[in-house]
Amino acid sequence: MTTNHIAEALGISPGNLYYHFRNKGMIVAALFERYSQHLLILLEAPQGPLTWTIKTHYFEGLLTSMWQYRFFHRDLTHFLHADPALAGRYQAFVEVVLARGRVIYGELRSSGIIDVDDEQLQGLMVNTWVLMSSWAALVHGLRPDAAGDETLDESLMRHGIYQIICLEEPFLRGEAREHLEDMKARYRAAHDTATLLLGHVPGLDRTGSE
Amino acid sequence: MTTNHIAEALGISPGNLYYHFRNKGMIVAALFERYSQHLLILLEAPQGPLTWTIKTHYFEGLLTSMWQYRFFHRDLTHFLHADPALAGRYQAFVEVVLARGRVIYGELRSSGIIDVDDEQLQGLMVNTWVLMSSWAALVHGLRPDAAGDETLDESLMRHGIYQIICLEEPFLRGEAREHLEDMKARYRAAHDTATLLLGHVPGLDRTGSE
DNA sequence: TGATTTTTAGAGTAATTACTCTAGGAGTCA
DNA sequence: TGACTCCTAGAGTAATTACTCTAAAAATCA
Repeated sequence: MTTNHIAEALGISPGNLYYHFRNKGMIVAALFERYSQHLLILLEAPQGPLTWTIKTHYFEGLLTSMWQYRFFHRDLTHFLHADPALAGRYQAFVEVVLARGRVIYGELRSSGIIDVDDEQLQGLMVNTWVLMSSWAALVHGLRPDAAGDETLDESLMRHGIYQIICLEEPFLRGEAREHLEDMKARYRAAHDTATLLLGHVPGLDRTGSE
Repeated sequence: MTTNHIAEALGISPGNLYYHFRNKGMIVAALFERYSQHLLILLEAPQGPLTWTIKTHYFEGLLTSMWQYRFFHRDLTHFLHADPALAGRYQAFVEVVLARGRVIYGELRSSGIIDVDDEQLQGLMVNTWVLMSSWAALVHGLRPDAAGDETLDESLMRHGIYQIICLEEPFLRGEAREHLEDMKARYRAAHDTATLLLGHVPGLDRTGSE
């Protein structure tokens, strides 16, 4: 992610970039600001009574947002390493995200949608965050050909949601359990046609282990 | 990860590096070869009858190995982007890892340690891989200060194992369920003392939501 | 020991990249 | 129209980095 790339993505000249920003650190900081604000607003949005369907669509929105910033997330490690101040802000950001995520899962628990104790909720939350924040980079590495192909791109993102559902599945109760198969089918359908590698495609198993 | 860094890490001069390797791509390829061989050998190792305890120690070994290559994994995306041939090899590697992982989880199922259907097993496997392959980079980004601090470093790695246990917990049956609390305590103990941010530290919750 | 080969260091090169500087286009207000 | 400010492009600079080249140290063998 060079300044040339950024300038090109913005449709302006590399030199012009430095009229608007003092240095690359400022550009990255601004990007992070936009990204974190975007996500925090989504996370702060009042949910009302949560249903499983609403919650899944909600997560779809979240992952879509994060997907838009996947290039930022890909280079995040380097940015954080280069700029300790940013590292601190990011750390605080993740803490807020996790805290807010716990609240959301807590509401799902109150609504009787998931059945977890406090410790399980915490573990689930961290695993959800790992998945959400790593999925794009991971898939991007496995399918470099996907860059630019919008259909495939969206399909890979939906597979990410499917994986989150897999995380939550064992804890689901009541209404959620009824809708589970529909939900899985909804997000699995896409990934079966698109990713030949991340996972089991019927009739393509090489190990004979299933 | 510049060639200077690599040379320094090896304790040789930057120029000397190019006596042993033709170019940086070859260095990265050699690193990948070592890494993948290391992991595949671990994964091919005959397990015999699997118990939950053996399996957990086995995973500890896996994660320790991957932890040693965390710098490689951190820059993996860039390497894959720069070298399509390597990307293809990595793709194949991940397929084998996932296939072998499915076999291992399959054996756990045969032993009555976990209770999953085929689809859940696949979902669990992918989520385990995401966690294993992303944990180091993720934690490294959140705790840049951890670099060099061996105690903290190991503690963060153990937290990774804890998160894998959280993934599997809902599926555990029989013997495994009895040992669960011991196992969790074993890997949680370290992370409570070390990471103030990744997760809930008793008495430090800011949201009051629990 | 002396000849030959292997291995090493470190100065030097070409390319990339973050960043600067300057000249001028494009609005806005008189 | 003319003065003034805002914005833009693109050539140019300094630093980094992948990589080369050469001279010499270290190892091997007669």
